[in-house]
Amino acid sequence: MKAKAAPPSPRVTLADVARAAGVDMSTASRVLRGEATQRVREETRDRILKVADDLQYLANPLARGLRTARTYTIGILVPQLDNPVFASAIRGAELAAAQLGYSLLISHREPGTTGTTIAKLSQTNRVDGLLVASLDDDEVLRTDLIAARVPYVLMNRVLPGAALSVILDSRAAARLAVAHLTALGHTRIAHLAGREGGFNARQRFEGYRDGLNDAGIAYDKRLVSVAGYTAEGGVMAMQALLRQRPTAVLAATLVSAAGAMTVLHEAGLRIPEDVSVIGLHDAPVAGMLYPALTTVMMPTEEMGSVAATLLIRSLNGESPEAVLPLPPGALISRASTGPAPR
Amino acid sequence: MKAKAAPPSPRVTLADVARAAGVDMSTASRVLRGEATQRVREETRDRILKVADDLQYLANPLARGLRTARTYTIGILVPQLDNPVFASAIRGAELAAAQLGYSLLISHREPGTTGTTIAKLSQTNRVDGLLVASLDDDEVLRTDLIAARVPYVLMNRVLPGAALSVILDSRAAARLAVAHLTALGHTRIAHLAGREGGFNARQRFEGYRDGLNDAGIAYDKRLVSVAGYTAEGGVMAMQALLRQRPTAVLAATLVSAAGAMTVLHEAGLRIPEDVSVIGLHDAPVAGMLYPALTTVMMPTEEMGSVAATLLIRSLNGESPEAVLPLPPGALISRASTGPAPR
DNA sequence: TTGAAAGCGCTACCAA
DNA sequence: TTGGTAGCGCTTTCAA
Repeated sequence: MKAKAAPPSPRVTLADVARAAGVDMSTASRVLRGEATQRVREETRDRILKVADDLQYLANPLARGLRTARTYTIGILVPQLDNPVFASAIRGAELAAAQLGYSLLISHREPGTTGTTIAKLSQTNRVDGLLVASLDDDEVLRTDLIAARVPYVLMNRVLPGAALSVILDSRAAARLAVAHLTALGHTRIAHLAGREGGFNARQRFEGYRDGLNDAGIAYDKRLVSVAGYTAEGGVMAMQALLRQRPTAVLAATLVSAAGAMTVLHEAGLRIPEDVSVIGLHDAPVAGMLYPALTTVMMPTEEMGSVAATLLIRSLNGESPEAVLPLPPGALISRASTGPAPR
Repeated sequence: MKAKAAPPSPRVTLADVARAAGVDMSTASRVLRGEATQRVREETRDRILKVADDLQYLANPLARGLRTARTYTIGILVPQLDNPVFASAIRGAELAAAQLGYSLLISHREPGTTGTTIAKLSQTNRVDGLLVASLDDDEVLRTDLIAARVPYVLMNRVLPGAALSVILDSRAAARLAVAHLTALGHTRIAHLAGREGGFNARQRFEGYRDGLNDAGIAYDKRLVSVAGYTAEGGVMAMQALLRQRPTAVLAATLVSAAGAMTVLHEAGLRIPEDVSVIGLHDAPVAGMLYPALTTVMMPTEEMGSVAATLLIRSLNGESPEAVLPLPPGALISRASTGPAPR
């Protein structure tokens, strides 16, 4: 069936509208585009609008983009899709973009293909700018981004240089989590840290120490173990920590918290009677773990919307100033934390 | 800074390449496009290719699309991003599309906005066709899809009418799961069903009955409860089922399995010593539950790639025939299933 | 084998 | 207030 390959319908063009309204294309264009200074008689305007509506006219974005060299589309690049953090950042970016008349093109990059992905996004799909979300460890990013010569805003990551970025205040979040634990009487609080050397990992670690400080608890480095961002990492780190007999654990992510909980269960320790567990970031999976995990919410959706707004404003010639780290949201107290055993 | 709004770089156009190579644009176009019948002298060809490479020429997809009325881009529409099933379907679709020279535009739709989303995708972003993934319950889909007048392929859903669709054989998967349970000696097997009236839910239910049949176990409708696709649904359904004293549970999804496990824990029942639990679909979260959940893998990535291939082939004027339901993958035996208590 | 030229649908400048 | 028109960068038909 050749039919299927044909354009879906006899598209209505601007010329059709102009003809039907008895005006010139340029006039129709002015009206339909909603040009700022509407130097068009109201009567004419209405007629054109009506005709366009009747004909169900829709501008061809390809033609428009070719002419104006703008697509009014921004792209968002995330390391992985099935991660509630990024999913919600996408949601936020989409909402903000739509409000500003832009649409959002979602893309993810398989590890190791960042350069290609950026190039494809900006060249094949024609975006006016890019939102780039990142895990801690992509150093490649930098060169790829400048090579693509496309305006961008970073999410959850800072890069030396002038680029705008929007980050979460994970230091404050970690501090908050520790405060919850110390308020419950815990003093032997372990930390399952993120990837060594990573920016966010360091932030969380600092927050952990802040929290200890706040409660006048001495920092003991034997209570900290690197878990990274996987369940296996959580398992390994927790196993290593077991002999230190912590009464509470602050995990850098939900995933590592899950790994830690597995170890705790297997060691015959009760949660939270023997050991309390708290994780950073909130997502449905927190409620699916057993016992349900206490977490600190992070404003990931807001991160997306702020980043999109920043990008679009700079696309429009403004030079928005840098934004501060986004403060953590509420602490969601579920079943995994309780009073320190005595 | 106005600078940021300017086009990122002085783009190299086809005319530039042609001029530098001392040929006409049309000749350069023929070569660069890799036209089938390369009626161009080899020497000329090489020269053009070299110049294009030196200049780092990249065709402007907007101009090309305007001229050819094709974007070589297909869109994929999913109900939610942070769902491993859809995330992996996207991966599959992306791979297959890339292989066939297409790029994939990812989009998700907030509930209730399907029509708008489809319209925007096909009109604003110009896709040649759409891959539409769906939960059981979107009946709206149908009208929205035909209103958009865009070629499409359905995933995980059948719609009366001629549209192509690719589905998973969840009936076979459920049967497989039950077989695992009966082989372990279980006879009182409960089923946490999907949304009532849904296509997939019915398939899984049939598979459950098939499995019972295979083992010569009589079907007892009191052992079936509708859980839908949420953890809360799993909780409710499992609570209702408790009094029936099942020794095993087949949950329609990982999420409802998680809810069920929570209930079991709270009821003081051990998994798997007292009750075995198995879920359909495999994803990292299965390993994060406690105990780690036994699952049946589903070829979701393949679903994506098959769907993309089907769509692109029909875009190219073929009329591919319908494909059979994709058979389930392996059963992943983790810690949540064990011999029936005696 | 190569070149000339029309035109995809739109915007934006200039003239009326 | 409105219309004419050039041209964005490319493909494609036709002619040389």
